Amino acid sequence: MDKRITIYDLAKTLGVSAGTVSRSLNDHPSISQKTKDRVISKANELGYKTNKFAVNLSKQKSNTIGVIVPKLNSIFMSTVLAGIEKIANEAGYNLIISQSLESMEKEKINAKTLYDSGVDALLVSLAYDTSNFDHFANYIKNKIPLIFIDRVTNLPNCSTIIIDNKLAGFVATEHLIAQGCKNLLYISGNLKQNVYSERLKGFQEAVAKHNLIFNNANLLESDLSPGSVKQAITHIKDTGIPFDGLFVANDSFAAHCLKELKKENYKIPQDIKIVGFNNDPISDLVTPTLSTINYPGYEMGILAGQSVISQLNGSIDFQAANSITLRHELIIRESSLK
Amino acid sequence: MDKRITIYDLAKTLGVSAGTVSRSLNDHPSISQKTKDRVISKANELGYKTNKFAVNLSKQKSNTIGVIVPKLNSIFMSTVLAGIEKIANEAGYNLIISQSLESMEKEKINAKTLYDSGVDALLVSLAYDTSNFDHFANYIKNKIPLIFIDRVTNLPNCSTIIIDNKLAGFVATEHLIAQGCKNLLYISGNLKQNVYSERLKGFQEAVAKHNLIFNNANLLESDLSPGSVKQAITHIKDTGIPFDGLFVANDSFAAHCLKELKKENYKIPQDIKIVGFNNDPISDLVTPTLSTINYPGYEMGILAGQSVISQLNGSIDFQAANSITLRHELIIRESSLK
DNA sequence: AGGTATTACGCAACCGATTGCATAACTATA
DNA sequence: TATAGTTATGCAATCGGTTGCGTAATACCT
Repeated sequence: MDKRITIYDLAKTLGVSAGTVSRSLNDHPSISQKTKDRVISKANELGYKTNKFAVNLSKQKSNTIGVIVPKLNSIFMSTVLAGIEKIANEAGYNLIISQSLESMEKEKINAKTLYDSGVDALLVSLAYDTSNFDHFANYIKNKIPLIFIDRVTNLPNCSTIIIDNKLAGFVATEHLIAQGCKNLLYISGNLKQNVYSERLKGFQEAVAKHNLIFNNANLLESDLSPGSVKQAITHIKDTGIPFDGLFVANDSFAAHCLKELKKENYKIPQDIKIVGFNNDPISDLVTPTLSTINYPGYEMGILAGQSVISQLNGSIDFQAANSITLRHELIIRESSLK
Repeated sequence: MDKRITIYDLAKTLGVSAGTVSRSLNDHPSISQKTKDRVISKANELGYKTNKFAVNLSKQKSNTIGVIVPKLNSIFMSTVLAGIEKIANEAGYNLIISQSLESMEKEKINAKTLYDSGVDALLVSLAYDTSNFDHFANYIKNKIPLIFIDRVTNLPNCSTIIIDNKLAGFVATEHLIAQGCKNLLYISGNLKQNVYSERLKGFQEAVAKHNLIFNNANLLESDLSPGSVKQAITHIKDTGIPFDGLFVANDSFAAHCLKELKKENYKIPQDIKIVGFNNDPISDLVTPTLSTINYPGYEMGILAGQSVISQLNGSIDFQAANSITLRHELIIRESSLK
């Protein structure tokens, strides 16, 4: 077969040293143009391919960015990933993607694996139950850029890419109030996560601002899985409070609730108005269409990608790791109209 | 800071050779248990981490599997990926994922990049317009396992993981006919792709079997993007054929059509019955709920993963690369009921 | 032409493992 | 105890580049 040819083969053929070949191929300034041209054309002629393994070893870097997401099969996450991949790819980096499946344990293992395999940077969206962050210590200690996306935590020198969940929650809630809702329910995900707890804060602020009541019954913490819809419906029906406005932490769950409520003969939006979150494609296809908060997943991915790349290129001071907050947007559709 | 310690450090500390350390760490049979224990415990004590770069170079393999998908942000693809990731991760492999964005050019570049970065195997779901397969030649020549998923082609020694699209198309169509439809329209994706052309074959067979008419007007080739919905509606309204049954190549597009047809005052399913494809979460949330073909994305991912791993482990003969066909399933919902 | 500054290149160490082959150490057998 | 047979280890080459340092070769200047 055709054994891979190396810089040594080239060097021998051309009668120069391997160092010269290497420098020529990397366009090093201390090599004459003439020599570079000779080397490069011979390299093409012989079909030379650089061996990444050797480069990695000698440079101690992999041109690879690690990513840990809770689940790949979520429309939001895969959209974020699409953005990240685009930027990384354009910058010549490969993406190693792994999923924590919402488990801190698996997140830990993945973080370790990626660290061991020598990623140059790590992007993370935290698992559902991550409460400890020691598994990122190695990255920080070794100054490997570490960036959190959406589901974040505050670690020294780590960037975060988020939206203003509190404000979004506030806006969504105030919209419901403006449409005449008096008895609001926030159906939340795990409140240990910043995204959901922040939205709750916004929800509470809006409720307080308009002198509505907020107590335990106005909040339902759920795992947002389809299986939990019944529980939500039960809450709505049996709490005794005449709920007329729902703010649901994601569109998918909101759509399920919508469907179930219709089955229970609630009229949407007449009886109960609903605002979801994410602007999932689904939100525009259900009947009635679902009001929601547009959550710029793709842009988040793009920004996350750009942020890593610039940190890797040194164009951003690593110490000055910053936090980027993207703009969200309330999309008003049928499910919340008076 | 703490510089990484190497097998040489261990060797010096223990008074043995680097080779012995290496073999001990890898549980090589020719090392005594006593020595192994000493080495391993010292390694733990000093916090030894194996340097993957060096291992890769010396073994010329990366413990990494490359994946090229058309788009990350598709519910189907990300579900497949979730399955692949699970298996790969369990087997100790990392996944480098890249997207072709439905462009053969980018697919080519990605294939090359992944090849250069030394992936041990490649999983591919082809781009929309891929018509040439030279970019996979290197893999085949060098016996790097190459597996196609869903959107496949027939290359020597390459496995494929698919469903029986022709049969699925047949079943879906026959269902519509059984519900009384006489004038059927198949709204297809790019017919150069196996998935869509096979479904067309099934569609045609069913139509023929039941002595219905099939001509150009019964087929609409579309790019299935939301922007093309109007074109589909126009086709339905203006062709002069009183279409009463639609077989649509994916649920998302089907849902859009459904919505638009309702706007045009078609009654679904009374006037027109619809069957989609994929069992996208959306299909159960639209009104009326959408009949569809369940497409086992996660299982495809799992199988693809298992297939690669066993090829890499040599537990499957590389030459005997096989083609796996998964079972699909017709899910009957409201949109197609008499 | 002689001296100095540049430029272009070669040398060889280094990155951190893996592994075929040789051999020392130890066991078992006669 | 000498000898053959195992078993456990060391040696050193190898994987394929990168890079600091030294110097030969060429250019520039007076």
